[in-house]
Amino acid sequence: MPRIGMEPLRRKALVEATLRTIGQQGSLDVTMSEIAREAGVSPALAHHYFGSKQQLLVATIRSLLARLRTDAVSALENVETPRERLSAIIRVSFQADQFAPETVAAWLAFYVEAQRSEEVRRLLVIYARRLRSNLLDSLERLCPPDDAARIAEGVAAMIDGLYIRQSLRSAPIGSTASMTLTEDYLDLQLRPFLRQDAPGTLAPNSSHRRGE
Amino acid sequence: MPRIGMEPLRRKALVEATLRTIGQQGSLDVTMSEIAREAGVSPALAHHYFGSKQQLLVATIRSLLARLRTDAVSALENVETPRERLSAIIRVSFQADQFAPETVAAWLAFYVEAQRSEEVRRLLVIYARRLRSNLLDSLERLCPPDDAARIAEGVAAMIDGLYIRQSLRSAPIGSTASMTLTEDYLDLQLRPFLRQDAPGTLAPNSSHRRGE
DNA sequence: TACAGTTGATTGACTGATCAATCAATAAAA
DNA sequence: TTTTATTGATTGATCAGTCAATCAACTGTA
Repeated sequence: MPRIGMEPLRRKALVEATLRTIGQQGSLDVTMSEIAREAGVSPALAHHYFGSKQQLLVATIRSLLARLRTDAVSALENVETPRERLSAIIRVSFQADQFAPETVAAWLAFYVEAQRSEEVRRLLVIYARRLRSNLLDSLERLCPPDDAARIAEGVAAMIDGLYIRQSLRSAPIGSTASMTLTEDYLDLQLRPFLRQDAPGTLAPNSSHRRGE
Repeated sequence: MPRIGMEPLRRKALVEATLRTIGQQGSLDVTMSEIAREAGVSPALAHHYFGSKQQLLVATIRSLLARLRTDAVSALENVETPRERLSAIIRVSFQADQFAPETVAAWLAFYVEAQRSEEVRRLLVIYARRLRSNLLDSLERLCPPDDAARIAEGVAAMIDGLYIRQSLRSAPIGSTASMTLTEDYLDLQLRPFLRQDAPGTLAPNSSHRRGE
């Protein structure tokens, strides 16, 4: 029962089905049939709209990146101080939907795909650069540029590392504990540059609440 | 020209060929033909010795883990103080051959495979646990158990994160800089617990040499 | 020493399954 | 009628896994 104007709907449904299928399966080894079944259409239709499997995959990564971007943008609006902006960036990374096993699995799979596909690699590099530049913007208001670069690299590595460890589900560490770890790192790195007029916060141990 | 006693040689050659092929290709999507060609034998022989592709892959992961283990053991012998042991652990993780793009790609691919294969997952969990327990052993001699656990988690995440970022070749960060970042993190986390009789080392900023 | 039989090593050729991609056909909407 | 949506059927390629056959090295043993 073909209605007109289905194209955008089908594209969206197929991309979402791809993400779901990859997440469930935990790898990019998903067939067009599986994706199409998940989307409730025939495999032929997926080809009709996307031309090839590779293009459907790329569209899916794009949508993942777009979601992350809008999350980040909305998390950063109305947040003024550099330190609060840093916390907002961290919070977005460990938001429930970003940290869900399915999403983590999909990200991981795309990292692997980046080894082979120049296009996928370019997209992921864009993500890495955006994270880095978001962190740098705020950090450079809090410390000298050299230190800002170093700290940004460290925070980014810690975020990515907590992600990959989440994928194994071995380390008993949830999103709350992950955020705390990253925040602690940031606090500790920034301590030497703290304005002296700020009160308190000079306890030797920076670990606050922990666990989840 | 079949000589007798080839089995161990062939097994070894096939495992090494698997590692090389995965590293070059950047994913586990390698065919038995490619692996066999790389090892200089026929695909049938690979099946003869390993039974299935999956078993060959598992054997390959085992060998990767074994290499890491012997590296770690030899790096830790004759190293006495807890702090030096921590540095040794970090050094092993970023050793040239462990940090080589090919090896990183293989590790990444195995993380993805762990999503699907319970056996692969178990093996990687063993690696994660071993790293964690190595770190914990030394850390608990330097600070209270709660803090040791927290710091171990952070160091492990940072190591894994620097690994995954290395795979994208986007962040211009080499093995030396990676080690420095991790060491800095450790220094900063351990500072509150430093014995007061230790001299010097009280500069506000812990970043020493940097870059690479 | 010669030689028949056994065992391990190795492969080419084949099979069966899977899957991406194509295409011609159908059906509704404009 | 033209356009858009949709699919079943099919094709061609790829691959893991199997199998029977070959070849060389050992093991008696007469």
